[in-house]
Amino acid sequence: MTTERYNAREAEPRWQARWDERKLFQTNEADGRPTYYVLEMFPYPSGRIHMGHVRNYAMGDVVARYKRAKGFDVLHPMGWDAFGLPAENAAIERKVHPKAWTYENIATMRNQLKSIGLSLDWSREIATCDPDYYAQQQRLFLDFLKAGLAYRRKSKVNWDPVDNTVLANEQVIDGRGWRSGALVEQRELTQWFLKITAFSEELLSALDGLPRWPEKVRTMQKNWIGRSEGMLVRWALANAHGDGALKEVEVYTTRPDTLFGASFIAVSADHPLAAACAACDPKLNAFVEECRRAGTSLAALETAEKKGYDTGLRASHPLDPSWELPVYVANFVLMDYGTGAIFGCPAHDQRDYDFARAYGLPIKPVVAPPGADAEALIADAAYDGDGVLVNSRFLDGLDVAAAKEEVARRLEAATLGNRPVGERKVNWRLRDWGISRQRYWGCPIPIIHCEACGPQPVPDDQLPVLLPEDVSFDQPGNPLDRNEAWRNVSCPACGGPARRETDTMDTFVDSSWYYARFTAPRAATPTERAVADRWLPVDQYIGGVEHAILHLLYSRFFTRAMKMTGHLGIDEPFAGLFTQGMVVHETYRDASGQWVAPSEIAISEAEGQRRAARLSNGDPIEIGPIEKMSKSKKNTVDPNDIIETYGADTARWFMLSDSPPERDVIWTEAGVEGASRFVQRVWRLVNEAAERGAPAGAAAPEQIGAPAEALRRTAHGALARVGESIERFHFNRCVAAANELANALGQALQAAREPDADIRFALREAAEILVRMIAPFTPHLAEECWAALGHETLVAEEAWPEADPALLASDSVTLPVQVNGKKRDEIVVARDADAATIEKMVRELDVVLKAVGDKPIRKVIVVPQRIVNVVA
RNA sequence: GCGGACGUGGCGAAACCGGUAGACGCACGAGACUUAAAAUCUUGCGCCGCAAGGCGUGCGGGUUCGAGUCCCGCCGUCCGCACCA
Repeated sequence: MTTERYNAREAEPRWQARWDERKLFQTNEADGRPTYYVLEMFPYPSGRIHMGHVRNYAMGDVVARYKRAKGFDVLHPMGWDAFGLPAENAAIERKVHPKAWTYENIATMRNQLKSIGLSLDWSREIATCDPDYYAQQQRLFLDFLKAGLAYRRKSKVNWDPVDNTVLANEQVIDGRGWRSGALVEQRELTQWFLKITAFSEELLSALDGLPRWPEKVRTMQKNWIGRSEGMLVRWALANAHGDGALKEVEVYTTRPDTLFGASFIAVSADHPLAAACAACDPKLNAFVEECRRAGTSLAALETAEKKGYDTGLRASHPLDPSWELPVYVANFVLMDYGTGAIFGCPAHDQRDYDFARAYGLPIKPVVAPPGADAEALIADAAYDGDGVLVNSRFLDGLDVAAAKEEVARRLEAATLGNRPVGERKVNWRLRDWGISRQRYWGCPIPIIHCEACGPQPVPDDQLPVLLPEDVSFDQPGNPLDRNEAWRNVSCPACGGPARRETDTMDTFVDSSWYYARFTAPRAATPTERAVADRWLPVDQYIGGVEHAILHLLYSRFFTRAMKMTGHLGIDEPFAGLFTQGMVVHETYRDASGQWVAPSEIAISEAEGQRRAARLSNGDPIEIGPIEKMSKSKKNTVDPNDIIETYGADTARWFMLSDSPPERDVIWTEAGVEGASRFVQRVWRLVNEAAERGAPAGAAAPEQIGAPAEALRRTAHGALARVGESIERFHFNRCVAAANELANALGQALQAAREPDADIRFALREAAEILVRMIAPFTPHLAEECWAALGHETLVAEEAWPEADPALLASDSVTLPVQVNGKKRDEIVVARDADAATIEKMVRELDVVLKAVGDKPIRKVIVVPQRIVNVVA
């Protein structure tokens, strides 16, 4: 008998059409099944999907298909993060309208995604640039505004000179724009902000209620939110300059216990005090300017020495007014954090220590480490650990915590002017989220500016504010600014002439609530509460770690803000989060150092050495390190090519094989070949089993011999492992289990030329189990095999089979026998054999007698069903 | 500098609560089928050793009858944050 090769190219579209016809993956009204919402981070429509998408969506699809088979009502939607800069760049470079460019890309990528055979509900597809979508986003913005969660203020912003737009703090990485990589400048602009800091405390504490999030992501968010407990402490200025308006300086500290170790005050170059002093001190002015220039660059931050300038001001110590300390402007003090002013305690803070060393300031230790001499310790570095207070008058002998408490009590009681000198204060690193972007291709901020009435919300009946389509990109800047017809409107309050807000929203706003919109994608309000309540939170969210802070933090904020404004009933959007690793590939370069694509070369292996050569002319190519697939290094593989050559199932199978999903996976030609071989092998085995095994639906024979029993055990064991492994996201172990079953089935087919009834039954059963357990991974192949096994139904509609518990546990177990911790032999005993029997058996084993020699056996440890250890 | 993760054959990896280290796959070797090749099938494959046996999960110590797994101290790789007072 010969079976034709499985033709994925022919079969895959056929099964996709079948699923479509039956609307299998569309989610409808509640029908009583428990719900399960699987979501993968939706893609930016860049033009083509890449292997990272295939991996991400393959994982989500396994979960979705598995949960559906387990009886859940599954929601598994897809959409497009469709606003953003590349569309405008395309408009500038290629004279295409951003809208046309975006929707063309979406069309291409939708087809590509469909060719992967994902079990998606396409009827819920949304693109964030659809007016339907952003209209609701504008409603949300206005609701947030009403609730006090959105506001406008002038602020220093991060300006990206390449993208010509403002960036949020989170979007500046090492002083550079997260997208453009350009050095970010500081500018003053009036901006719209979302009040994420209103939820600082909650966003932090709720992280502990997310056990199904990776620890790593929670830690990153904790650090980002950056809670610290400390005090605001006011210092009187002894010899204030000028009009005397600056009579005091307020510092923030988390170490009030070290106040007696203070040796200076330092303020940021952007601090009002610095500005006031600089006004009559040109040298200080020059220093301030220097600090500002150095401010943002990465190199400057890393190598910057502690520099300062003595303002000549003197501050009196809050616990001893007769003690005066110098006030410096210093380059290492951040205006953004705390009050922009600190007191320096060199003995217990490394930065202050460095500064004191540079400027000859006193270094007085006030905390003695346990059992050590404080004086000796601070010789070369600051000590910031716990200890006992010394040199600190009334604090001496207290530990750090007690001293903090004592200082806080005293400073709260003392007054300066009419206010307390000190105040306990929780400080946050998290800043409000600036969302104004000076770009065209984004969601318009629904505000009208009126000279007389100020900024006015666009009235509900005038929503949505649609993006005008007649725009040109022939000059720099925001085309909305130049679009008079769109821009000039009348004030909704007074009817007078007014202008539209021309800034659009940060695209992270778009992705902050799409998961909620998917639950009711065509609703005339942002959400439909009843429906949203039924589906949310997302049970399993899957995406890259690169969004650990930005997108996930914004989404957590949005969920709370939407709850506050009545659109949702939950706090946390994603109950489970999985961050998958990247797809990486070797890099190749030619003799001139130019990157060469994998498709342009051939690899050969001789004497253990891999060599690469250019296909066109045989030139030697250097094999470089394995790196993330990127266009710039040309080490990409196009999913389309793979699907055309091998089929989607092969690509999916390979993406989930070998590497654990959270780790990077290395794309190799050999790996794809391996996956393809598996697909073909399953097809052959199943066809052979269909022919030689029992017919569909045949009952189990009364007598089952040992070989048939063994095959059944393997099949049921593999099935149980696959289910368990999917639940735990160990897809690579599912692949291993499937391989084992395929091996066992292959061997059984080999062994039984003319099989008896029991073997025939086991062959069919094993083949059916194999097909059904790979169905979430290679769904098309599974359908084709299922049909070959004589079924009329679709595997995609079958329930997940239950492994027979009787076949998972056997009556006898093999126990390894160790002597002094080294394995010497094995014994087979009854599963429920008692320890005494086992011990007796073991004591008589030749290997044990030999290994023990003439030493007495001191002890025999029997761990039931696991191991025996003889101690001599 | 701070925080986190990781380190197992030639390679990707597995090993659930401390209980047979290396499942499964890739690569490679031998054989069968074939005029030949591909495909497929059988078989071998941690290291040293003819073997018996010994050694082996980055390194050094410890706890334990027993450690890849737990504890202490190093080394290395990757990631995140980075003057946050």
